[in-house]
Amino acid sequence: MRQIAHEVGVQAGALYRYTPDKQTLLFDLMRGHMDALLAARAAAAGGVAVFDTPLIRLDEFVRFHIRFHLERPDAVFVSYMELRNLTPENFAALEALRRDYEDQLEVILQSGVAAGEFGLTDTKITTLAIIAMLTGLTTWYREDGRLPLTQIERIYTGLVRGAVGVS
Amino acid sequence: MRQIAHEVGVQAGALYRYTPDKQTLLFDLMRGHMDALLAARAAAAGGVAVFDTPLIRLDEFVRFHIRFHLERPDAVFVSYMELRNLTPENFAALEALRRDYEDQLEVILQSGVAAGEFGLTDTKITTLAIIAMLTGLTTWYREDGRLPLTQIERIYTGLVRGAVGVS
DNA sequence: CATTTAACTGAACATTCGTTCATTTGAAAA
DNA sequence: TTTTCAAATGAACGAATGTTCAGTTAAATG
Repeated sequence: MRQIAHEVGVQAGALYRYTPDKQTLLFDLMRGHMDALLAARAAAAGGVAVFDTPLIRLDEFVRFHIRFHLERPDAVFVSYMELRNLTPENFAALEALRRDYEDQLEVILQSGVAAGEFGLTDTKITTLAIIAMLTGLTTWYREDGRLPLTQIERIYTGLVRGAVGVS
Repeated sequence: MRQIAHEVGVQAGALYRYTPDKQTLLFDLMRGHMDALLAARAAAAGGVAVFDTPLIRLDEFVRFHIRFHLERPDAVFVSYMELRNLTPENFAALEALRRDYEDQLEVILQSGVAAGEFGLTDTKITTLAIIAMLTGLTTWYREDGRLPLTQIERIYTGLVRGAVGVS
């Protein structure tokens, strides 16, 4: 708390005018991140996506996930590393939001399977595997790295297409 | 330290007969995990693997990674969540070991590409993506879950085959 | 038996932690 | 100008932290 206060240019005690305690501060931060994720996702998928093919929607999801996560590395880092420091209730609340997000990918996979365009065994596991693969990007991506972001997006969409057995 | 001592049935001070400090204890734990990973990998890949096709070696790597990580969830958890609490030197040492491991997968991918059996754009990124996908399994796998481990292994080998563009 | 030696205790240390609160500050309202 | 009031201070609290160490215990050694 003293460290946070210092970066904000204030004494530690002053923080308690804005949060009842440290746990709430952490939870609000993480829930804010998930809310932003779901809101951005809704905005991105809200347009004409319903009429697009499963493959187009899948590609769009991959690009969205990559962009969103790479744009806020700090929030992503906290949201993954501090999960264990949440109270059981707060953890459950966040897990529910995370599941909402995962479900959006799974729906795409299911529609792809239903349309006979994807060839995969299990939509639930494939969903989790894809998200883990995509989020892993945040641990090594550097802005001045070997490849530009557009190229990385192309590679990952290719990996995901292969994983879902697009024919 | 007091918590660790309690679980071992000893006073906190007694731990310092076995470790010079907390940082060293953490590092030894994590390095021990990586040493075990590399040793187990060497044992698994040491046999006839050299004569096998890239695809067979890839499948074997996937099964190995899954098995090894699911058998020691605590060590995996610590090794991923406590990286940020290592000194820069200790962190660098562990990163080197991790890279050794990653390289073993990348070699498989390279040989698959060279043999014309895999169709992928970038072996380095594909390596990291696959490992992130596989390791993500440890965050949700439960022994009494919906699917048996052998089935999960089959699904993941399928996902990886698709990702590397096996034809 | 006596002696050595290693393991462990338990208290203490200096910090650091999250949090509280009487007091001060300074701008807005009267 | 005086009053009001929210924002922030800074000191203090109790508890927890990693670590040290003189002293106790008990097994191994002579």
